[in-house]
Amino acid sequence: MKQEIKSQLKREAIVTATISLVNSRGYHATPIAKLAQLANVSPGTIYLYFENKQDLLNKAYLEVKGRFTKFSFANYSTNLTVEENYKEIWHRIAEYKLNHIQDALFLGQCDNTPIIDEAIRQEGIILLAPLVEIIRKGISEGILKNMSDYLFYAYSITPISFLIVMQDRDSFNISKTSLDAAYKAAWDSIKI
Amino acid sequence: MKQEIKSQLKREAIVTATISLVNSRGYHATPIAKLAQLANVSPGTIYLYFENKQDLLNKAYLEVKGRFTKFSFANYSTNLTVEENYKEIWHRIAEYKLNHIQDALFLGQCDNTPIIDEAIRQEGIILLAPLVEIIRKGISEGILKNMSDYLFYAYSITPISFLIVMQDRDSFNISKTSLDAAYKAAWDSIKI
DNA sequence: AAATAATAAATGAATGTTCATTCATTTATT
DNA sequence: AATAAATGAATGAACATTCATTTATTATTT
Repeated sequence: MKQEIKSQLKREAIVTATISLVNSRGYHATPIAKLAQLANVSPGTIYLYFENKQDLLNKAYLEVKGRFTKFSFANYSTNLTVEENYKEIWHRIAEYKLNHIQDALFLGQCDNTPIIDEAIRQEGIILLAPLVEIIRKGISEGILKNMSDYLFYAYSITPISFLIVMQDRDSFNISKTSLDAAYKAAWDSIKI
Repeated sequence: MKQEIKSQLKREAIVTATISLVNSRGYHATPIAKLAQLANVSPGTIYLYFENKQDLLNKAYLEVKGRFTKFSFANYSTNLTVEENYKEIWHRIAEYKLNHIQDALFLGQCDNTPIIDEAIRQEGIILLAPLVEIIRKGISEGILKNMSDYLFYAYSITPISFLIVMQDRDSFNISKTSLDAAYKAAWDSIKI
């Protein structure tokens, strides 16, 4: 196998291990040695790919946030109506989180704690631009309540994130019915 | 001053310092020594009041969760309608979080990460019983959508928690208008 | 093609630091 | 004088990071 691809795979293994261990143990309880073990790599190798532990966490965060937003906004189109776009994005967000629970939990933890450097977190926010576009358009068209980006986000996204955490922890299961109910709740909360 | 009261105050100082430092640095970056310094106490003293660092965190969590729920449900009454009860509780939750930002951030962090022992987190959940009562009643009366406790909670509480975090981090300000908009969004999301 | 040299990647033991926890001693309260 | 509370230096374990050495890959020569 080509060296370039091997390196790529190794790097990914390290990031995947990071996500998994930070989810289950928390950042503070995740030693580099354990990370290395899970990624089938020696501790020293991690320092070939990342500056240090903090850098690893920052990079992991940006990568996960990147693939999450990329998937979520893949079908976003200025040709669709506000409601069509919203419905599509909402469901893709839910789909991503449901199919990538580790990613979802990791983002939740990074967004709710000070483990990520503030500048990096800001970079992550920029990726949500398409959502902001929808709000602006929806409000100007009189379809959405006149609320700030923050409020919009609070009622559109955070409930799904919470449900994922609950599904992971408690015995709660997100069925098709729950998902439909969640979408209806989200839409009702923002529509005029 | 009586010894009993002095002890009480010292204990509180330790808990307060814990909340503050865990919020700003995260649990992993909060050494006992720094905690002691902020609480005006020597490291050894902390071990007179708590078994160890984990026990301190667990106890702090339960105490904060306790006073938060106590305040939130203070005016709950089976004599009121579902909507009246909900409105009152929602606003008291918001009021508490807005007036006790440190508490709110701390709860958010504990609820979104594995730093708290699972059994302790379960104890915290039990305190939300009055909310569950409202849902049951509201659904049976045909006032609320037929959703699970989790969904109800997801759309009633988590958005406020998120807004508090944003207000603390970004320059976003939760004005009276925002708060009214948030309440309307919450109610619209759960009402039939 | 095979052998050799040059370069790059990976290793993991060693280092120095940080930290939770303890306990002999001191200080405050009863 | 007796008891309780508080102290903080000392201990030992855990950890992030480094770097001398080894292993793998690529390039060059025969």
